[in-house]
Amino acid sequence: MGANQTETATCEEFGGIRMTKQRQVVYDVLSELGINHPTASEVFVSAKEKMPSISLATVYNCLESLTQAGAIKQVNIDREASRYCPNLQPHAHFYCEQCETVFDIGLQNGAEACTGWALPDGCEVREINVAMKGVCGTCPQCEKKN
Amino acid sequence: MGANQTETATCEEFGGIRMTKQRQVVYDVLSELGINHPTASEVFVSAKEKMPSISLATVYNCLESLTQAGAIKQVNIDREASRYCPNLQPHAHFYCEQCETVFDIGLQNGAEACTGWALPDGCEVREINVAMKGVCGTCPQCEKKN
DNA sequence: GTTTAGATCAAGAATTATTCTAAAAAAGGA
DNA sequence: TCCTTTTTTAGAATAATTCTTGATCTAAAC
Repeated sequence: MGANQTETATCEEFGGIRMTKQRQVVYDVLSELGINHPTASEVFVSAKEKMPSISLATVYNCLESLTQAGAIKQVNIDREASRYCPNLQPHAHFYCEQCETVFDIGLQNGAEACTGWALPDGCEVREINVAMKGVCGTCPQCEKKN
Repeated sequence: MGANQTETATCEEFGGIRMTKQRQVVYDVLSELGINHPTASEVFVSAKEKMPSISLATVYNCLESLTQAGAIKQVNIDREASRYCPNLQPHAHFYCEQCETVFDIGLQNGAEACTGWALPDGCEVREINVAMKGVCGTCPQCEKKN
């Protein structure tokens, strides 16, 4: 066995995918950056600090594997670069045009993600993406600018 | 005045932008394609039938002008090519994974687009995009496959 | 411990939707 | 008509992402 690679585990928590060093680093970075909703490039920069040999293509691969495994979520706002977030609860995303931050919006008690929409009969929603844009008015960056 | 260009009008209905031949063609194509939610390339193909000299860049320009003027809406689902739609009512979009069609979902009576979400105080939503994915089960294409 | 088959990684090329650039054409007003 | 601004056009440029290929790693079989 090579000196620079220890065994990895197939992890239940991550949808059964093999948890390689690279995937772990990518996941850790995402968890640490927390609410920042980083893009693949931003994840790459942070991942490179922990593992200088990692490549951008691998970061893309890992983000896709983790997304498919259900361990993280991909966040798309307009056609900007995809962002990623480790929050698995149903939630919407709010992009503040003033501070350029993305943050999570939770559901009200008892509400579902598609509350309010007139879905036709027989229509089965498997995934829903809600992206809002505006000004948050309360985040630190916004307060600075006011 | 050139023989192949008649006067255009600045049209109130289209947010005050100058309604050039090209913009009119693009708008007409979009209205005719109706619920198809075409991409810029698809609009280009249809527009070229009406005006063979139109270029793809112009189609992009026109779609952006019309969007900014509030005459049409840009629809983004994941990071796929943007689609465009002439429906100005608040509505969500449903992408059927079986028939690969995008269609509009209206609001229930009295509901607002952000119904159900716990927006923090002071948060001002200027725009909201709701994209659902799943199987519609009722559209012609879906019935064919079942 | 070795071997083997399949999964993953790395680097760079390729792709694709979109935007940018610069010059020509058109529009509207003087 | 002349002038200024806007729009169009064609093609180059851009940026995020995906693809390709060979190398490396892993897990399981031998």
